[in-house]
Amino acid sequence: MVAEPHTSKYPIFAVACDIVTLTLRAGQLCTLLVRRSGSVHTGRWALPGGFVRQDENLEQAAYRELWEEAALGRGDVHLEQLAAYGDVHRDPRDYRVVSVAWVALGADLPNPAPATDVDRAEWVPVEEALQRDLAFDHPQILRDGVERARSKLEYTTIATAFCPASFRIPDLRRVYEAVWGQKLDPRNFQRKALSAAGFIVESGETHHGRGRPSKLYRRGQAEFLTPPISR
Amino acid sequence: MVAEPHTSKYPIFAVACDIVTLTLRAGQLCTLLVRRSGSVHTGRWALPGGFVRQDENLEQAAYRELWEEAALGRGDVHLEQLAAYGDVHRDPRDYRVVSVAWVALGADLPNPAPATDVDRAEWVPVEEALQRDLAFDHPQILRDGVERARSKLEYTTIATAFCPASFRIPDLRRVYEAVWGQKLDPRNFQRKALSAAGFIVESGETHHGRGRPSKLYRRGQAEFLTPPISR
DNA sequence: TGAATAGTGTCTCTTAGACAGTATCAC
DNA sequence: GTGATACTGTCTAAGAGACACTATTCA
Repeated sequence: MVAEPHTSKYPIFAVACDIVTLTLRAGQLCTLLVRRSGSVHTGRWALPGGFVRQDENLEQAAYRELWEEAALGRGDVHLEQLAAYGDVHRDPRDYRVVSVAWVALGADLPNPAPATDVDRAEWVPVEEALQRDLAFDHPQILRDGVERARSKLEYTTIATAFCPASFRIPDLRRVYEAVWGQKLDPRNFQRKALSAAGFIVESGETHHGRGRPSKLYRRGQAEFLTPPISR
Repeated sequence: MVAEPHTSKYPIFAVACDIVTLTLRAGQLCTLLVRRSGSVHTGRWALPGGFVRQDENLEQAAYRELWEEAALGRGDVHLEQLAAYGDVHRDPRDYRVVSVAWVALGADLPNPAPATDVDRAEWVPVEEALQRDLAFDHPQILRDGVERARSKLEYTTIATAFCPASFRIPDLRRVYEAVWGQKLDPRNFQRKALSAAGFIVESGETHHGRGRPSKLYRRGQAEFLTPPISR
């Protein structure tokens, strides 16, 4: 692997990764934004991301950026690829930049630790983030990432990625309510969550809060929800 | 936009596109394969694809390759992005190649017209294609593309993309049977296809074949199937 | 005792799956 | 008529949505 190609028979691109990081904070669906301090779009808000290095896989680059810009490790988030964005004019620089976008889901994540190439990073409610004038095509990427999370809640078990290792069924319901932006019937939700094979398993512990103590659960082995939970 | 960057501050990549083209031929789910004649993996079978040019969007590149290697135009197929593949060693050449893969679905497509950079192109049943020793990481891309088609049949209306403009309900059922590899009850399928709002609409014409004449349908406006049709 | 939270039970209507029969053509 | 294909109808059991009640704790 070399920095410069031996032949000029192919067009030259830069490859970046951008990450839609989603978590629940105070019952609200939030995403991580950074204020840019690089060579272009300086001062504007953007999704965390950066160039993929010559010697790392795409997924490794996404994890590295998560670590550098938000101090999040592999154990903290569920990461999955969203799509590649490569319109000719998506980057104002005079070379082509294709961005491979990712969605990262995590439980009530810590306040971000700004890295070298950002002035500031912060959690922003998704609705507010979409109001801000994000850099590049990041408004589109953010919309796509949120829609990905919304639809995958229906037929996969990724809702547990928004929860800590041990959680209550009402916590899980609040994930659905926050991501979908609508209330769900607690009784029907409880029945569905328990009847979906491999979705959640009892941990044996109980949580003592204000009212009746609640059973605690952990995520099960299943990846898909059968039957699905519909919006 | 220039061929060479003004700065060397970012790693240099090539960006390719590869296409999982799926169609039904004689009731079998088939994909288009080409025999490579380029600089690497010469003589091996691979998915059609090539480098993205400096002045075209990713989707434009996919349509261009479809046209050059299979004489398929925008009206012939439903095209959607699959994922980006960019492992460090996915290409044996000494520079990084990130491939943006696409899935193209079409109705009984014509025999391919080989283009300049292939010895031969042909439709191959998916099961057989997975047996062949495809170049690069194309076995993985093909598996992912087929799985994408399989799952999207359940909750979207893309099954109609495998049919010509006018089709019979049993034709549509055979699409599901071929892609899913399992038989479906004709009576229940008919009921579901007709009850899903916006899935199919009567064209008014009838088809006269061996038995009782059948009503003809066209695809409706809906993009999602409500309720879904389950495997 | 009352407020807060967790959990269970029941009813009804719709739908999914299984299955049998009828309709319309070519020959 | 016979064979082939298309289409319609019915039964039953399970699930979805709507809703009311009980349980356990703290203050």
